[in-house]
Amino acid sequence: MKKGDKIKVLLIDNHPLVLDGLKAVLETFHHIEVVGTAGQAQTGLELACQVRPDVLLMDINMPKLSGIDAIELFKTQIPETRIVMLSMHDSREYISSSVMHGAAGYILKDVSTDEIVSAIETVADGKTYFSSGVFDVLMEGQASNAADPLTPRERDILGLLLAGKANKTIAETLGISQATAETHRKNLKKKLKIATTAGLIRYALDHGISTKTL
Amino acid sequence: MKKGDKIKVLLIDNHPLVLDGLKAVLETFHHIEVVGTAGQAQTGLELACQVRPDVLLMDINMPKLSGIDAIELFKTQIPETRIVMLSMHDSREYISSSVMHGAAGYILKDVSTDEIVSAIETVADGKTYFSSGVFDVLMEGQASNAADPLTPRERDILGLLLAGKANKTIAETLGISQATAETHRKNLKKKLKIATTAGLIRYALDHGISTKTL
DNA sequence: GGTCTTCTACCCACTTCTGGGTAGTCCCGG
DNA sequence: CCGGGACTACCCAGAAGTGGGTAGAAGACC
Repeated sequence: MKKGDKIKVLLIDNHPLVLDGLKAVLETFHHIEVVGTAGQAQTGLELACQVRPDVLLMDINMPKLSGIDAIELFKTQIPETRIVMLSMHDSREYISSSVMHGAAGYILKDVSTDEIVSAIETVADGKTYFSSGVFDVLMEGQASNAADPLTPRERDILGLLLAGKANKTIAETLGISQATAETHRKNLKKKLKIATTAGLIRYALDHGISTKTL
Repeated sequence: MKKGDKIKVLLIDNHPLVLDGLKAVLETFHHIEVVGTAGQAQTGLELACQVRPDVLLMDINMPKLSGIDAIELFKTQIPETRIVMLSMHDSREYISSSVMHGAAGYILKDVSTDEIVSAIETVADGKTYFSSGVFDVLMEGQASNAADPLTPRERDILGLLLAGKANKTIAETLGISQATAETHRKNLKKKLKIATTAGLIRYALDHGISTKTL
């Protein structure tokens, strides 16, 4: 982007409240222009293809298409747009996935609006921006990062676990042996360094694993 | 309040983003005046005592003093102020507690800003306002409400369960026998009609049971 | 071709949970 | 004073989960 131009920002958040609020706030800054808002990733993507924003501010928790999955779509469709994720959570998983998927920034929703503006300016300038707490999380994750992304199968197991299924039922559902289901569960615990089932449930809920019904 | 006067609104939310956004949006309506904002219930209360707002818009999820507990404080200090709770959750528990504590309205954060304005107008007029989904929840709760309130002890157990404790550990922590802990857990399941531990965890998370550390 | 990961599956001993009871004490409200 | 809820505690047999292994097949990567 040329210096002196307004920074074109696109907002995506499923809370109209946040969307309108953010828009209203950002519009008080004359070097920032909100070129569009969307309530979900899908419509946001279409909009983005038309308006080609400099910066995309996107909520990480969205129903249909999660923010994290959406990052990839945006990166392929409009690679020049810098993506900043907005989140309520400072969870490792979210943060590192976002970064790994190519987000240029990650800010928590409890930061001040000034900080959001800084974030927008910073990423528009080609740099990356992470709110204070986030950076720490990234650093600590550096050490043991290879340990936690789950395999698809493990996600299946976690989804069923979340639904309250026992190993036996999980095995039946997935058409595998009970022993295998147990193995997967063991691996999950080892991998995530979570000792208890309760912990796994919380992990699943925190990390957007969806309840498997099948 | 006299007709023709602006509706004085006080906002309390621990997310500066929501706070600023809401303020910016509400200020575009000339019959509404945001007389103050606060990031937590405590400071909000002090502020409210000074400015005597007509309507208080308060987030239900706040760290120190939860929004629900705060309702009572506000009701005693400034009974004339109408309270509208803002929440991300449509959980029965939250909604019914809010209403029982004396909230005049309950709106979900995923509603449009227009609806928020309607809510403010409605409660300022002495009526109550509940966003669509909320009313249903209240009604359904009417039928089977006696079935689920937990006893304090059961909440303790649930909190520890949430922390991933086994019956044995729970028993030690609470200074009771393991058998008793098991009995409580059984009663919880029976009472809530939840068969699995995973289900209990989700229930606990949904209903604001906090993780016991002790 | 060798290495690595993923998914599968099994062994074993041990612990924990489950679901069905019963039952005593305490305290509150009618 | 009696009923009922809350909290406590125990019995039991069977089901489920834990934690430690090992290991083969398939596919990906170099």
